[in-house]
Amino acid sequence: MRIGEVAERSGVSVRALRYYEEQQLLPAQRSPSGQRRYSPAAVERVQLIQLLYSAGLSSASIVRLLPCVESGTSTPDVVEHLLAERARIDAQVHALTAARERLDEVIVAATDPAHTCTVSGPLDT
Amino acid sequence: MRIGEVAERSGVSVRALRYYEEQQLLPAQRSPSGQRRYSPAAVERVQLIQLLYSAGLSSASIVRLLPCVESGTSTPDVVEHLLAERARIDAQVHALTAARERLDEVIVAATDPAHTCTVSGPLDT
DNA sequence: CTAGGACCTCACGTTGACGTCAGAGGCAAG
DNA sequence: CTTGCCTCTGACGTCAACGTGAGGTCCTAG
Repeated sequence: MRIGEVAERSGVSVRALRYYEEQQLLPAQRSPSGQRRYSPAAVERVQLIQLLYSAGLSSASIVRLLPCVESGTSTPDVVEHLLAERARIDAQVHALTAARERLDEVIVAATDPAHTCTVSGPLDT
Repeated sequence: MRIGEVAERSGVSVRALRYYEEQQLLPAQRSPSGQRRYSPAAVERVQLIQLLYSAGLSSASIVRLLPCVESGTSTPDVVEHLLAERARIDAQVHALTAARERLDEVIVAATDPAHTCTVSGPLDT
């Protein structure tokens, strides 16, 4: 496959794929004229890369962890790195959840006319 | 309170507090000589700002939503904005959870010696 | 042969939440 | 008065994952 097809199938830009190669995330064969050639597995790999990016991992982290995630194998220092990323993700989920609850309070107060205000106003009974 | 004390109590940098003022997130009184003076409530406000930042909201969003979050009041367009941010947070939580599960597979395979590989290897029985 | 996509390599631009440095003024203690 | 820490206003630097041309090459259809 050529780079345009991989881009279309995986939903990322051509520029992004070239960037991934530069970051050692997605090696590519070259045609005699210098064009990149990809195996079909590249599409899945790109999607996995996107998944990890969307979880806040950096290129450097993905470079280290991607082969282990794909193969299931790991060395002790990689496991440590995995646990660190996992902890970071947990913390991030907690932060997001806390913020969401905070927003939900306002949403509920605004969309529920029968809502008795429990946060910012006194109850005059 | 002066800016250094607010910074220390809220756990952010002095630079960040000046940035918040620039972004209209944290107004400050001024002493006759031009130094910023904050009320004790500023500390809580900064912590709320940090919470929203950590959930991925931009300064512009926080500017719009912060007064409503603090007061519990809201207008229809703000509610729309709240719902949009809420949806974004949900999507982010899902992405994080999916990535965490992916990492957990590798972690489990690496830390559980009795683990039967169910992902990357065939079962020769 | 030729038009026109798709591809190539630089290489600079973007964005947001600050970090950091420079130079100048403010303020309580000794 | 002066030492020393805090604060002020600019204003440039950072970092990461790309976006966006510029200028040139490849290749397939007509």
